[in-house]
Order: sequence, then C-alpha cells, then structure tokens
Amino acid sequence: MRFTLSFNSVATSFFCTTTITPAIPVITTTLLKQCRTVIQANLVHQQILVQGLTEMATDLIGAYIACDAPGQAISMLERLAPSHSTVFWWNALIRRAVRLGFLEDVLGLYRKMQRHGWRPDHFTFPFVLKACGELPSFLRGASVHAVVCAKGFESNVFVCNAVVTMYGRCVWHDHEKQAQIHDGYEDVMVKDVVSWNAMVTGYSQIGRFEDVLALFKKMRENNIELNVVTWSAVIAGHAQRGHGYEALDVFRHMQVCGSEPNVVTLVSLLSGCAAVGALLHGKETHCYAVKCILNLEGSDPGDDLMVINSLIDMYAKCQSSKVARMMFDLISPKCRNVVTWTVMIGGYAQHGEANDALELFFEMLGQENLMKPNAFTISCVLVACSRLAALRLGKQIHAYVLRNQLESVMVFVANCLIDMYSKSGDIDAARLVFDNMKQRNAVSWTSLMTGYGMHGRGEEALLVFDEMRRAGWVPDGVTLVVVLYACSHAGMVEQGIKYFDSMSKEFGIVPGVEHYACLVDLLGRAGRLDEALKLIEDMPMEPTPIVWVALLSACRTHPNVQLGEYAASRLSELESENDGSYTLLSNIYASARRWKDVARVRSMMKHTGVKKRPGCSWVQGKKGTATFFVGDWSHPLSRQMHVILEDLIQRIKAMGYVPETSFALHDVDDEEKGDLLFEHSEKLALAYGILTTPAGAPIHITKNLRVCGDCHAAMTYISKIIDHEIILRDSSRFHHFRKGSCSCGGYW
DNA sequence: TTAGGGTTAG
Repeated sequence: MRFTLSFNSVATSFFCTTTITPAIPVITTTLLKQCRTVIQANLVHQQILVQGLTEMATDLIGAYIACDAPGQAISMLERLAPSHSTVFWWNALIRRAVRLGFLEDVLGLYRKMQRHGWRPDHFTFPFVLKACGELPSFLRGASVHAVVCAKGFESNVFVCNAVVTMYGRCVWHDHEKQAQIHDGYEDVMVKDVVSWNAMVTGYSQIGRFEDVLALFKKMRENNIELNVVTWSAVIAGHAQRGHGYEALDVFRHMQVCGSEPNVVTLVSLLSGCAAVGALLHGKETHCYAVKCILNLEGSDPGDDLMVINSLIDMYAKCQSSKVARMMFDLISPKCRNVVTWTVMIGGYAQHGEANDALELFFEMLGQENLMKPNAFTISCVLVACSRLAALRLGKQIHAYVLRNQLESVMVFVANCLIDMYSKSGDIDAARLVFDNMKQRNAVSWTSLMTGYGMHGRGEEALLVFDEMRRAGWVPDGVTLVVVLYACSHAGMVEQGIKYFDSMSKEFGIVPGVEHYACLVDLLGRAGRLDEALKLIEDMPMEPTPIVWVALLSACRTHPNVQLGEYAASRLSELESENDGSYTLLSNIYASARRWKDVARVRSMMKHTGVKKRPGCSWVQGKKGTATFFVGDWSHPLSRQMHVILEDLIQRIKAMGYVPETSFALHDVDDEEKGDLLFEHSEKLALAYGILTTPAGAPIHITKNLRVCGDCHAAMTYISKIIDHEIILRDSSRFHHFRKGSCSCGGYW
C-alpha cells in the first residue's frame, strides 16, 4: 500500500521543529506541493522565513500561483534578482491570466517583468500574443510583434505561429485594418502549417473565402499540406455565417482530398446543417458520427458529448424537437453538461415550444448535481419569456443576471433582456437596460429600435437610429428593415419612403426583398394600395410570400376585394399552406358580405387540408398564465368573466360602440354574430384580466394571431371606463389602450 | 507554449 503524508501530518511535525536539520528543505518542498489554500501557503512561508530557507523562494512562488494567489507571487517575484529560472514563474503567472481571460493583467505583467529587469523569452511571447489576439484592436499585438523582431525571436516557430494567430484573430475584430494585418502576417519569417491555418481561420471567420483560396495556393507553393484543422476552420467559418450548404461542399471536398474528419469537423458541420435546417444532411452526419467517431476505443467522453450536443442542437433547429428530446433523454443526467441543457432549452424556445423550454429550465435548476445556467442558457430562457410575454419570469431572470453579473460580461444577454422587456410590453424597462449597458453592439441598437417600432413609437425609434449613427455605427440591411418597420407601424409614410429611397446612396445598402415588403406594408397600412401594387410590379426581383401577405393584409384593413383576390392568388402560387392568407381572404369577402365566397374559401381550405389556427389569448396573472381559446368558457372564473363582459358591452354600446359583425365569419344574422364576437379569445382574456389584476395596474394580454377589428374597437371603448391600461400584443405589434384611444393610431 | 469546435440577441 502506498503511504502518503497529508499536509496536516507533515505540517504538525514541521512546525514543531525548532532546530534545522538536513530533512527540512525536503519536507518544505513536500508541503509546498500539497498547499491548496493561501492560508496553508502563508503558514509554510512563515516557516521558510523563520528557518532562513531563501533557496525555497521560487518553490513558494509556485505554491502561491497554484493556490490562485497571484498578488503574493508577484510581490515575491519583484524582490528576486532576474534570472532564467525566475522567468519561468513570470511566464506561469502570465499563462494563468491568459487562461482566466484577464487580458489587461497579461499586458500589465508583461510590462512589469520588463520594468524589473527580466527579459521575455520564447515562452512569454506566445502567451502575451494570445491575449493581444483577443483585444478589439490589433495595434498592441503589432507592437509586441515589433518587440519579437527586435529581440531576435522571429526565427522561433512557436513565437511566429503565435504572431500569425494573433493577426488571424485580429482579422475578425478589425475588418477595416485588414491590409495592415495582412502585411504583419506576411512579415513573419517562419511559417508552418499551424500559422497558415491561423490565417485561414481568420479569413474564414469574416467570410473572406477568396483570401482563404489565395492562402491555399500559397500553401501549395510552399509544399504545406492542408490538414484536418485547415478544413475544419473553413467549414466552421461557413457554418458560423449561416452558410450550411457551403460548409457541406467543403466537407465533401475535404473527403475527396483524403483528409479524415474528426470531432471538431463534425461539430462544425452539424452547426452548418442546423443553420440551414438541412435535416437530411444532418442525419447523414449523425450516421457518420456513429460509425466513425462516437464511442470509439480510447475516444474522449468529453468529445463524444460535444458531438451529441451538436446533434441535439441540429435536430432541434431542423424542426425535429422530438428526436432532439429523445437524444437528450438518452444521456444520463450525470453525463449532461450545461451545453446539453442549453441546446435543448434553446431548441424548444425557438420553435414555438416556449412552455416546454421553461419547464426544462426548471428541471435543470432542480438537478441533484447542481447545474448552473450560463449566459447562453439565460439567453435561451429569455427568448422563451419573450415568446410568451412572460414579464414576471423575465424580471426574475433579470435579477439572476444582475446577481451573477452576466450582462456586464456578455453583451448578448443584455440584448436578450431588451428584447424580452419590449416584447413583454415594457418598452421603458427595455430602454433602461439599454442605457445601463457598458458595451453595446449593433444588435443592441436595433433591438431597442424594434421595440419602439412594435409599440408604435416610431419617432423614438428614429431618434435611436440617429443616435446609433452618431455613435459611429454603420447601419446594415437589418437596421433598415427595422427603420422601415417602425415608420410603417407609426404611419410615418413619407419618412419611410425617404429612408427607402436613400438606402443605396446614403448607407450603401441595395434594397432586398425584405425592404420592398416593408415598403409595401408601409403604403398598404396607409391605404395607398395602388402605389403598393405598382411597387410590387416594379420590383427588380420576384416577390416572395411576405410581399403578397403585406398587400393582402392591407386589402383587409382598407377593404378591396379585387386586389385582395389578386394578392391571394399570387400568394397561393408560391405558398399553398398559409392558413393566415385564407383567413385574410375570407375576412375580405365577409366584410363585403359575399358569403358564398366565404364558403368557397372554407371549402378550398378543407380540400387542401389547411386548418385555421384557432385564436388564442393569454394573460400573465399573479398566479401564472391563464390561456383562452375562442368560445372557451371552461375556466373556473367563467361565470364572473361573463358577468363583467356583459356589463361592459352594454355600457360601451351606450357610448356608441356597434359590434363590427363582419369579423364573425358566419352567415348568420347580426345579433348572433354579435354573440360570436363576444366569445373571442382576447375579450375573454380581458375579462379575466379585469378580474385578477390589481386596481390601476396594466393588463397584459398576448394573442397568437392578429387582434380582431371588433375586439380592437371594443377595447378602445372599454379603456375609457376601466381603471387599467390594456397592453395587448398580437402577432403584428403592440396596442396600448388608454383612456379611449389606442397607441396604434389605426396602423395595425 | 502554437492551429480548428457545440449553446446567444436585431
């Protein structure tokens, strides 16, 4: 049996020793190796001082670093005379700071060691350069590169590779300085396949695949063979940019070239399949993984889990959440890691199964082997909250984010919070999150603008847009979609047209089909149907379904049977299974009292197997969420809800409200139609909200489809006589009903 | 000591 001395047993004899014996340095070394806490290291330190064992100083520094006490290690190092052996410890300190991501500390230590007379060696530079590669500008990395050359390290292959890696990473961060970065890369004297791959990665990440090809050519000229890392880097680059099919092409090419894929290749490839919803290719990759990668003798379980996580993610993103869940359930809870949980939660959240996402999140929190959610998990949960407009839970998650300081390290967490608050009806809270952000990116700005647009606060959206440009951000295609959307939902027609016309000239963005769809929507909502049609006819590309849906919706809001029929027929040529378009057309006929045509649309739906999604509304109450379908009186509070609604309808009728019976799609008399309207899900939700919401507090209602015109009119009247603001989110935007008017101003 | 990877937001 092996006998090992514990720290305590050795320490007891050591600290009781009063005379110096030859055994003491040996015991000290043993103790230093066993130190796990700063207190233990301090105890040994005191004994070293008592015994005068100055030769033990470097071992002590090592113990302090191992115990994660860099301050003590640095103060000891500063008191030592520079030597080769002590550079090792500076390097160890710098390596630790790099691992922990403390970039400024890395550079501080690098400067400090030189100030105290130490010279960085061929171990120091790779660490420092790695930290420089993480910085947003390449200038500091370039200055370290200059030192590398000045000190004569340009012939060391490790240092040179680190220099190229640094430049490769800077390519991702500093697109505008690419030429200078490229010059720096060219200046490096020694290049082996590692450094070539570093640059291949850099160009792949920003989508400069023509530069990647040029590098391939140069590699061939230099007799450097592309290896699995080279191919994986290019596949990952395509996948991260959402170009899954290109990733698959590269993968095929790689196989033709005889390079064997590994775990990393498959993970990147699956990410590409997931990005484009390529289920069949994903399944093929799954088969390949089972045959050639997973559970092989000697394979790393961590690597296997990474592939399985990617498979779950791929299935979930390819609309196969049931298969994803089967795989998730097959992994023992002990073997799952935080990513396993996150991909499953995210898969649910993004594909309309937000309740399942939240259920799984709570299951994760209840795990025996405490599974701590990370910033990605929290983002997925916030997406689920946004989908459900679950403001109460969203606020709790926000508190978790603040407690764990997740928003300060991860910009995208704060972006998710902006999205959650604005989609849950509290745009002012979204603004507060935005204002408190220490760092923002383009998504932060556009998320806030989208929020203002959804709430009909177009002027504020445009103010944010101006602020964004003043802050130096260059708008992209998505930003302009958001600008046009905001104009459209606030009735700012002329401003919208102006922005659309100036896109190419002022922002260098060629309008895409999504921008044309926004403009059709903008003109359509404003009732300028002829101009909207003319725009579609003059578009330089073929209209997609969203363009025709925009026109069809406008024909419902501003009744036009003929144009509506035309839009619907063009839409059905492209997309025959859109239940929303059938409903819109049926509504157009109903408002013109063309009941035979209504019946014809119904029979077409039956014939083609298209089912109308039932209207569904929900209210976030104190005791959870209450969900209502049309005509659903099964709730325990139904009786009271009925009484409230009857009373309200009578009172608003006296104020001039006339039920808009064209929204009841049945060929029955008007009185009966009024009853049908009475049962719409949003009215039931409102009655429930009035019953359960404290006086003066807003009632938050969410509807899966667009709000019915009659319900909209009724809520406008009702908001005059109740002591609540009604905040209603439908599938298109927010409506804030206050004191007899709605924030949408008719642009819904 | 150096190269490639899974989870996120407009």
